[in-house]
Amino acid sequence: MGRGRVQLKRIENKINRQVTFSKRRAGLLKKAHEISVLCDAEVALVVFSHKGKLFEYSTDSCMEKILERYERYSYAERQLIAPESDVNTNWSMEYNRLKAKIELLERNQRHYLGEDLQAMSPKELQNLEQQLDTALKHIRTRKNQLMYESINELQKKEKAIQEQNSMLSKQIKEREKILRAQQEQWDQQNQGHNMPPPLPPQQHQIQHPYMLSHQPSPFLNMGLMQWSPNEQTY
Amino acid sequence: MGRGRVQLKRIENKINRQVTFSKRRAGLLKKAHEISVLCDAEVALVVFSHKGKLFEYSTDSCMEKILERYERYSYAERQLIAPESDVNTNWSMEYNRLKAKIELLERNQRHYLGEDLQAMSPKELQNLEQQLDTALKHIRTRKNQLMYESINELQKKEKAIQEQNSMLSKQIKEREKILRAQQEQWDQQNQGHNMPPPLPPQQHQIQHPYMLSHQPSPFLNMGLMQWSPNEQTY
DNA sequence: ACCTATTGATAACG
DNA sequence: TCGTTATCAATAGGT
Repeated sequence: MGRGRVQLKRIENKINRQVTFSKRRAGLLKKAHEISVLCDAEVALVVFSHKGKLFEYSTDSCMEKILERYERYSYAERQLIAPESDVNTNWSMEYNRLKAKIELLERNQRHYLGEDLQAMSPKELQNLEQQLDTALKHIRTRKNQLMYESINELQKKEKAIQEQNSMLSKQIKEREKILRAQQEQWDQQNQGHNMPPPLPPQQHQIQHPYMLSHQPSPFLNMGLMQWSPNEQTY
Repeated sequence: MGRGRVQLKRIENKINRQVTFSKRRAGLLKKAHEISVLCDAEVALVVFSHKGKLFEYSTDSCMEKILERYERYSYAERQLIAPESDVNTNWSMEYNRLKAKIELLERNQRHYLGEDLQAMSPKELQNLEQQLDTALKHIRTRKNQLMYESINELQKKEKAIQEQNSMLSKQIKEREKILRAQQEQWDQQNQGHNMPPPLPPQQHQIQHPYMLSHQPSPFLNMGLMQWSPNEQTY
């Protein structure tokens, strides 16, 4: 209807599609209403635009009632589950499922922490022991890896600092040399004048630069940490 | 459309209404399909006739999917209208709470099993190691307790059985004595007759009664169980 | 949003 | 329910 036929395929032109959607949507809703009134039928119509906007029509504005009726009908017809008619049931089931899962996880956690062992069979205990033993090995491996990395880093820093220190020592010696030369010059130029002598060359306390700027290795914060040399690592 | 206008009111003539319903229903389904294809929209259409018969159309024949989407959408809309909506909000919050709890428990579980350690800090690793170490001690304590109980039980049984055995031995000796006495008596009474001699006294194989009735200690079923003598127990 | 030529839907009837 | 047809409604394309 209109000027020229329309192929029954998606309208590619965006504007055209949007316009046609508006017009036909109005027509569809109108016709839904008409058949509902004229023929005394119950109609439920749901339309989502391409962009996801919702339009709906339902006889007497009771969409839910009609959809429930539909679910009952289609359930009876096809013996399929009605996923949205009984949301509460599903949620309740899901809730119970989650609760059960949490209970299980918490029980396991207690076992992993060595609690509530009374009810466990010897075989279960044995399995648990082996699991934890393996886990402990992994954890100690990881810990050692981190420690080795830390040590390597510290050694690098130490080396860099020592280089810096020796450089600084050299600079200081140079300066002292210069100072002494100046002192001698001063002494010669000011013989007989009662001027205060220059300060004696200071004994420079070479401060370790790392001590000023270093951020401590995380392992220094571990408090009760023990190296536990009798623990094997793999 | 058609010969003469139609008032928008229920068609009282039954036949007419039925005919109109058939025609308009077809038209409505067709138009629903058209807008769905032309405009790339999702359409769900449900029509119940006056007599209760169901007719439906849905884009891609996935009515349930569209109705679910509708429920979600209209749920969201209702939330906007009634933000303090009661049960659903609570359930949704509770659901999220449970989900979060499960996620945490599962993460912990992985750590207890020595997995996913990459993201842990040295301090966390240290804590984890100590927790598992303590747990392992508890578990081994419990295991040893069970084993000692098992051993005690076995020793008791052994003692009881030995007592039973010595009692049985005594009884057998008594019987042999009686048998020998009878034999002598028989020999004296039947001298000269060619009668088969009585069976020689049997060497009784004393079978351990426990071997007939005992149910093995659970520890005998543990397969790869090791006593791990270097593991400390507390 | 409005217009209008054109097509599509359908009321009445057989 | 089906076909026909006169009539009107819906709407495509343009403004």
